[in-house]
Amino acid sequence: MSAAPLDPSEHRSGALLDHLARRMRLRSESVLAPLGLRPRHLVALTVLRAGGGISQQALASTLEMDGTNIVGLLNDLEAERLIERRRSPEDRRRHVVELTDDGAKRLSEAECALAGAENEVLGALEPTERETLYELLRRATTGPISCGEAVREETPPDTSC
Amino acid sequence: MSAAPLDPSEHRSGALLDHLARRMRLRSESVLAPLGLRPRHLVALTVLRAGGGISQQALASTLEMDGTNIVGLLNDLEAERLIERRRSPEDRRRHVVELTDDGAKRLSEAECALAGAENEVLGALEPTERETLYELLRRATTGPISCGEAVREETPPDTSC
DNA sequence: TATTGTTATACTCTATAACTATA
DNA sequence: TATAGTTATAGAGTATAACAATA
Repeated sequence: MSAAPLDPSEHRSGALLDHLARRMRLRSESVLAPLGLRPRHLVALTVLRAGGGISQQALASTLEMDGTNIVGLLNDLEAERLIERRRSPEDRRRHVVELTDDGAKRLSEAECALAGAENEVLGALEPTERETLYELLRRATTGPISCGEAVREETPPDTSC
Repeated sequence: MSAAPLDPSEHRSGALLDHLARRMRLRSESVLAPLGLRPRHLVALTVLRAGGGISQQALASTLEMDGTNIVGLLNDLEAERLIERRRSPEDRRRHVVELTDDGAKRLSEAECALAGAENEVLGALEPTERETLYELLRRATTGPISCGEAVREETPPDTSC
């Protein structure tokens, strides 16, 4: 009755990633609400901590979000002094976005508060496995795609299967 | 300049998971569209392949989606004969949901078509690392939470940090 | 003219409430 | 009365188009 494919090259992580991310996000929402944050805010703060001082468009490219929605997202964070927008002296059209000290502090508090939610969602994994997962996710998200500036390439017609 | 926490117990995978899942989903959408599927459909089909013959409510619990949205989701899949709804003889209120042969076939085709998207998103990882990631995701999503029937517990006030 | 950021708006996804049928 | 599924509908999330400032 094993209908699942056994060849590792047939394994697709997409659906599992979607499923697990949803479960994590649902629990994160209730944990973050008292801190005045939403999961999306945490993703932005995390990216800005890893590499701040970038334009809104570069942030949009990294997060793969539409630039128009970055505006509202940063408005939220700026209203609570978690990030700062400064006009770039080199190109006055650009806003240079950076994490404030308060932002770094709030992010740490949020990560601390999320420990329980993460323990619940990743309950089936041992501590060393969770660390492995974290490392894989970190490396995957800091790859060339996520750091590119305005990549947005269309998916090539890869029918190699 | 290393502002990131170094203690592994401080590592939180939530934001990275969210970020990576989004990138995967955006690429999956364009790949799945010609097959008449959306990322959400693929998650449901994947869960049903792993363990079909369950009620809509159990499916909702596993996917952690509201039961009302499961209706439309299954309507889509049923319209294309990818799943079947049968009244349970034991409790005629229930619909027993199962993957059809066409559904299993379409799922395989979709997974095949997604190879390119996955290669792009997981480009920073080696093949063995991708297999490790797949295994971790599979085990995490088949844990006691995802298989529970109508768990839906509120997040406990875990302030152990 | 092209680009950055902004606003207004339409579209999709998700959740809440009320209904039908079964138990 | 309580539960499984359905429908209708309002709220949140996201994308598209037009505009202002700057290059």
